[in-house]
Amino acid sequence: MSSRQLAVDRVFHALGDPTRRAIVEKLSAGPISVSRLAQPLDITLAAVVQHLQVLETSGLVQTEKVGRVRTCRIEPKGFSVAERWINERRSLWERRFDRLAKLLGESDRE
Amino acid sequence: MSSRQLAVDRVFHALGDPTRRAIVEKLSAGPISVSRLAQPLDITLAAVVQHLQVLETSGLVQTEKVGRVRTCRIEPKGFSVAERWINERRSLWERRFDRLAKLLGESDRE
DNA sequence: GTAACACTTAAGTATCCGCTTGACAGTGAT
DNA sequence: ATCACTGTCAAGCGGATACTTAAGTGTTAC
Repeated sequence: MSSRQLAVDRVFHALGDPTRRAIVEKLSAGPISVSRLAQPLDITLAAVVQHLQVLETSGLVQTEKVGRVRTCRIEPKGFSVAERWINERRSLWERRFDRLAKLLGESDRE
Repeated sequence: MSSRQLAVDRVFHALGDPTRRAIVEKLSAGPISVSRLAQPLDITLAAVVQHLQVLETSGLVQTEKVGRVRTCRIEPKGFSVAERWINERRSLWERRFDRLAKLLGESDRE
């Protein structure tokens, strides 16, 4: 399996979980520490850390530890993996649609 | 939970599975029947049907049965749900970035 | 008719995954 | 030195879920 495919797998798997998307939403407002991230999530800190590991290895989130606090931020590049996958598929079916429209147009001419 | 949120949940959950993404990839090349869809997937036809149900209720795929064959096609609108979610988050963190850049620019002036 | 075909449905299994608990490590404050 | 704070790690539990098997339904071909 190509590394590209692997990246797509990891990104979509990461975004597939609602709690991880909630984390991403929170991080979109700005960098924040792990415990402040966990505070409104009514799950354990340990669970949040596990989600962060998934998000980080998928490339959606970047973290950095200074002292005893780990600060998490969005990694924009990760999201382009998902977008590119969608756009590549879309370009395929839109091209089909264009050909179809062309054919219909031709048969429509009198 | 809003219906919008529900749609996001279903779409990302559907795209989270690699087999379902493989189905989407196949369908991007054009509409196709269930059994022809299952042929290269080395899983049972029944499993493919289950995946199709998930894809259809998520709005990513549309199917129509005529006679005994069900034909599946991409439903483009479903994908815009995922894209909109990503773009909304991106607009948030990019705005942050712009403010940051502005601040840095100001402190850079001599 | 019956026989092949294209699914469909239900039930069962086995694995994955999100989460908790509890013990531990490193850091900062007093 | 001690204590609180912030996070880490490992093990295990329970529910979700991807998959199979097996039986059943409707459809087309003969």
